[in-house]
Amino acid sequence: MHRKHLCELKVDEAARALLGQQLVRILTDGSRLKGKIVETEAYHETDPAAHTYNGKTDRNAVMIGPAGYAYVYFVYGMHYCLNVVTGPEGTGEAVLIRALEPKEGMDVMQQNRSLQAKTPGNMCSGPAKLTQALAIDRQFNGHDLRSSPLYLKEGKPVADTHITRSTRVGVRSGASTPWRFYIKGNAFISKP
DNA sequence: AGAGCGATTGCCT
DNA sequence: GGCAATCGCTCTG
Repeated sequence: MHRKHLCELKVDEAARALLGQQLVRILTDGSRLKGKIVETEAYHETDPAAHTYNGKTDRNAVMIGPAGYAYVYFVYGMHYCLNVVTGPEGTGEAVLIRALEPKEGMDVMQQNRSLQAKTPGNMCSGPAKLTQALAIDRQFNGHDLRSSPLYLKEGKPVADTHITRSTRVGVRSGASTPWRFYIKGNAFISKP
């Protein structure tokens, strides 16, 4: 996934394009954690479910900035969620990463998940599960996703015929917008 | 200044 | 299936 694509594609197209790409996290002890993106959701400032719907605030500023950066927000008093900022600078659009298929460092991911994840299928199958597994918190808000210790790596694109779309999970307003995308039949998505 | 609530998860019945 | 945990952002007064 090149930055060029992230700023030129419409956000729902970017959400599709991010499927199959790899997310890599390098820990300070040198551990390398990697997962393939298998589920995403698109958010756009014209959409009532988006954090940017009511304009710019301190919290959502990164989402309105340039594409290719991480927008990490804190929710429910305990969880972090990771978004990839997309679109031209000045518009508030981003793609929420909802699930990863673990590829490297699963032992460390399991420790980061407080041993709550006993199986690979429960390691990164949710937006807050994967941030826990990859130790992603607010320090990565505004981080350039081209650079270590957290970056996107080119993966095999997923053909549209292998992508399923549905409505987004957990949103109230904008609930009918079918902007959740996942790899058809993949065992690592958040909800079967 | 303070109430209300959220792009969730895991435990309990 | 229901609900608590837990905190900071947002909006109202």
